[in-house]
Amino acid sequence: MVTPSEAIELQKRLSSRVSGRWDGRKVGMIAAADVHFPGRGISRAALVVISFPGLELVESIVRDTGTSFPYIPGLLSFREIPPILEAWKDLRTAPDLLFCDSHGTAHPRGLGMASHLGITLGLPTIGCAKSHLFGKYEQPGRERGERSPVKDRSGRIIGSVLRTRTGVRPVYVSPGHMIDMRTSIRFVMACAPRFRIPVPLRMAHQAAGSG
DNA sequence: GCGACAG
DNA sequence: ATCTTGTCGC
Repeated sequence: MVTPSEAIELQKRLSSRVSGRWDGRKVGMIAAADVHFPGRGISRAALVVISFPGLELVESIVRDTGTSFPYIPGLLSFREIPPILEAWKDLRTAPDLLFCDSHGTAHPRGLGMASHLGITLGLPTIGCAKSHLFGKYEQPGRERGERSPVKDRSGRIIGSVLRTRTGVRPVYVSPGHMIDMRTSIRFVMACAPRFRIPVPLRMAHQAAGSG
């Protein structure tokens, strides 16, 4: 069993492997992962693949496994990645990009779940969380598309608070792996033409049994 | 020592 | 995340 302190050390080592470079690939398929907890130690992982830019559902996988790690702020990936990898085994479509319901580089050690999963799968990932975890920022303007940077203690930009819908709470976007901030924001906006949460994540959340 | 704290 | 339906508001 991995202990919290061991998990933290692993994050410090893995964070050096995170890439902020987008390779310019053509994106036709976007995946999203989400995990739901029905109860009594059960983790229900959902993976969906959506076409891009059409945003039509292409594939959906749901898989139950036992919960093996508790929720500890900053260590979310150790709780949710195992069940996601189980579901990943059944996925037939090869996505070009993966969205995570979590932060990426906007994390105490620069390795939020989106970054950790990106390194594990060797795939570009984007973190799109519903609330704040780490970093300092000012509230963005109220119009759709307005955003403000999230900075670490040294002033380095590690994420963006983005308004995907006018007058609605913003989402917290940060690059996971193999992608930069600007490209991450572009995909989040392109995937959220109507709702606050990007379509891939909304569908994954729904598939996991929450919506 | 005192808050903050993805899902 | 989870316990949980209708309801107030734009």
